[in-house]
Amino acid sequence: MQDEELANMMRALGHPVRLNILRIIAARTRDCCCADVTQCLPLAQSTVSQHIKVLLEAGLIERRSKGTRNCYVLMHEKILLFENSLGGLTGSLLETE
Amino acid sequence: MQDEELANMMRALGHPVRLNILRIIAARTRDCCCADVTQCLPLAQSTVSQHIKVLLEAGLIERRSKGTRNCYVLMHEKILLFENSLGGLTGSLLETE
DNA sequence: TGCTTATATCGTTACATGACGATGAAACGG
DNA sequence: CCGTTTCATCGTCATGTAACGATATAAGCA
Repeated sequence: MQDEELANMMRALGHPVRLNILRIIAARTRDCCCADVTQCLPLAQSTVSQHIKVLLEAGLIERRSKGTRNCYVLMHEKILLFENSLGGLTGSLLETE
Repeated sequence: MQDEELANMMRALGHPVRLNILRIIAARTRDCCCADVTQCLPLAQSTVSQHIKVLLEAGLIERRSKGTRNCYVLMHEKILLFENSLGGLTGSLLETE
């Protein structure tokens, strides 16, 4: 994964609310829509929607229209790539010990 | 690790230049000072120093004074904690599959 | 068609960030 | 001591971000 993309994903996760949103989406066994997320947070719907957009653009989640609702699911492959890139980063760091 | 701290580290790494700086520091077998880093980047010294400060405040690196120079080394423990927290995050994510 | 629901987007405000040049500070070396 | 080196910090500017309320859009339902 290129640095630019890795940095984008890092930045997307570089906000407590977005970490939270990712966990909320992950924890739902059923569909997870914007209202579900908003209900878990002390933030306005528009603010939550904005955070979701950041996660979308980072490729960490995916949108799926279901009727009038938009549901979100994790992009497992992308997250795995992310994790591996990070492992490579810290791995090479640890080699220098 | 608390979300706030995790998000701070993510944000610190959420910039290509800072990813680069971390790698530069990691790759040096000898002391790594600000000038060394600046030499590797097309940025002003003040800009590099500012980026280094972000990494410092996130606890990813540590400063050690050596004469007139300030040298930087990785905080391996913190980086390991970071990696583990992330593993926990994605791990729980993957469980939902 | 017209209403409701769910959500994205817009417009705004306050504040943070990234970049630079210039300046200040701390530790040598003469 | 005084100059040099090395680096952090300051001041500044342009741009980005986070938050909100208000509005627009798109799909379903009556």
